Amino acid sequence: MTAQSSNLADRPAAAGGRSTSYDVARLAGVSQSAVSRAFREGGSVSESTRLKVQTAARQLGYAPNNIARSLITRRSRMLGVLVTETTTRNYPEILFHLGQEIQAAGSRMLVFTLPSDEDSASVLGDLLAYHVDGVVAGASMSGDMLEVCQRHRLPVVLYNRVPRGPSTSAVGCDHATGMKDLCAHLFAGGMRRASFLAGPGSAPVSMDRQAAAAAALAGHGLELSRIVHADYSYEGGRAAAALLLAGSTRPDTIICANDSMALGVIDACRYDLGLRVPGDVAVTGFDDIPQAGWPSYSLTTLRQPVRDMTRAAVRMVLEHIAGEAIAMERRLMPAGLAIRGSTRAMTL
Amino acid sequence: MTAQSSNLADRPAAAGGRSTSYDVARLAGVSQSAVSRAFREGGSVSESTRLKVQTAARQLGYAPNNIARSLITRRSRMLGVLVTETTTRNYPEILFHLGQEIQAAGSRMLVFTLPSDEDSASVLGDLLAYHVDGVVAGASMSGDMLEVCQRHRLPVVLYNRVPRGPSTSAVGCDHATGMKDLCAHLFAGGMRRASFLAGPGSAPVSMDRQAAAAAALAGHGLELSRIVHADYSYEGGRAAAALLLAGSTRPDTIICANDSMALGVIDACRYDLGLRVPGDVAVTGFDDIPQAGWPSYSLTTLRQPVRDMTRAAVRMVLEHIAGEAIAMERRLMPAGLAIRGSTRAMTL
DNA sequence: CCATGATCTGACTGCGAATGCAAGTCAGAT
DNA sequence: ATCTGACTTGCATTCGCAGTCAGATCATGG
Repeated sequence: MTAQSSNLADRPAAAGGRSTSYDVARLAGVSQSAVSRAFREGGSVSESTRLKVQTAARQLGYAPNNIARSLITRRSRMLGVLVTETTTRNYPEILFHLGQEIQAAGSRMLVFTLPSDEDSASVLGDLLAYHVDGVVAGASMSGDMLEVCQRHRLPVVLYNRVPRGPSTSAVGCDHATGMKDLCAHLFAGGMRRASFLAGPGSAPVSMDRQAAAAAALAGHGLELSRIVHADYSYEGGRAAAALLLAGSTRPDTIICANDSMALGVIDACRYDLGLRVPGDVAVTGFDDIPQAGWPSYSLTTLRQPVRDMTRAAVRMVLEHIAGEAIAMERRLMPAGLAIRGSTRAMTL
Repeated sequence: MTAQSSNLADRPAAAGGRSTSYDVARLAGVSQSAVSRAFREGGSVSESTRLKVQTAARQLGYAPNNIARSLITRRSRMLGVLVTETTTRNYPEILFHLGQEIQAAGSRMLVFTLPSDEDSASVLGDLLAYHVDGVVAGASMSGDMLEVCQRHRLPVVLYNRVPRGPSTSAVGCDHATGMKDLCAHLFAGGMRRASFLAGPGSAPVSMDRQAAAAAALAGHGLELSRIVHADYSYEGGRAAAALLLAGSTRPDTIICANDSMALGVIDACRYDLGLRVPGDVAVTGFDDIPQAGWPSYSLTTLRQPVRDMTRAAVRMVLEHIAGEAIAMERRLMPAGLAIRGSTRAMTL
């Protein structure tokens, strides 16, 4: 042979405080292969060898280099997670839950943050370059992008997004059914004139919820009397309330695309407009963030099962990676109606 | 030579939708080295070659494999971030901000979530195995762990934690000065008997703030009349209020280790105990979360400059990685006093 | 026309671990 | 004593790219 590269004795001890499998092998008096096998689940090694290797490894502070391992196994044991600023502001716990689930599955979460929902193209290159095993996308991805991922055999699961383009698995929340329940409750409480406070124009989730609300109202012979857009924030909601409640024909109900804005609307009614909630106007949200349950607000809302959704998303990517799931899967989790004090109970 | 491995013509086209620098080289009619150089900043390539390579790369959907690159450059372009459940619940934005900063520096964030603040040892192995270039630790690390990292030349910056053991860089918030300002304000408003609502017993940040409060009070000849522990949450604060306000000698002020608990205390006063805030009892928090500014609460608190702190932390790790900063650096950011309606103004 | 240097280019090797293969070991069966 | 098969072991090679080095190319000045 030409290169004696695999000859144990020739290898210099690794410099810089980082030892390699060769260093361990030399110290343990075995081959590099043995070290590799001792560190892998189900590797073909005798108990005595494994012990020698472990002892030597501990002595050297050796940890297998996941990068080198990834190169040959073609598995980086990393999942990419795409999030936008909006997503994390509204559901700060998502990143944490995803991390937990991914970690429980023996992988790690590599985060790609995006300035806006539409900008995911800017990270496509890195998504591929870092060779993540799969992707949970909390941001919209264009059909082109999804196709590129598919071509590169990179499994993607969309989180709370309607897939565009090729067949892609997705996890979402059943906005339609939830809104139907909510509107039934509102109608029973006397709602006859409802307005909608939407998120930013481009927000897919807000559009889903708006469409669901309109459809649910239609079932009662009503329609949304006014639609105003805000930025999903408390401040945005508080500012938008004046627009929603201006004019002579004030709505009796404001349905908000998320809780943060709904809380802003409630405070605007109380502190800025001198209106009583729910006496003068009923207010509803979506998500069931912790503050919605606080007595100062007591917001009627729809609970989005974030925990279940993140869990399902991670499970689905992992199944795609393992090749167990070839077909795409769409999963809608139910939104539970939480009736509190910001809406009127049934009128007798 | 024995293996003709580097001969371009011999290489089979990469299977599985993932092309390599060899594929690009073949299509562009250049060598693999040329492709490598065309994709690196400052590589020695002519403009014409770079163009040929780029065209071919686009045609094949080629992206350089960061894993292979990392193996040889010994830079993974990933920073590890350690967070605990507590941290992310109290400062959900931290993960996002760290991600932003890391990304702006051309790296990516690999997240390690920990069940508790004390468990960081469980991820030490992976921290080394994944070969992150550096670590921002939002969880406590033992002296042993820090030493291991130091031996492996892995730069660590502690976030809001007092370093234990070897000299390690850290970013924190100046709790002491902030508390001094806060207590001066409280004293001027008539505080004579203050209790402290602490976080979980083990929480380092809570202990810092408690010590700072005690020291600040001592400056006015006062001491903390009672100390109660809760779990940093709104619910915990609400439940703890009864304990804090029980007995005949009720405190006139409750200083809370964070805002969430303070909001819980306020709601407990109003809805459970029938006390007026600040009339019967003043309440203060720490962090200045958005809800603290909402009119329903109007909480006097100390603003923790999360944005500045995360930015500084990332900058410091990067400097250590680049070898610019050899010495350790400790950085305390000032906490700004936000005076609102939950405390009494100066008595004339 | 050649010497000189600057700029490009390709062949080759190595980063660290995983793995196919062949050889070796050993217990039990024949 | 010999054979069989199960289990271990080490060698050599491979993953994809970066960087070294020697050679090629070219413009310029003497």
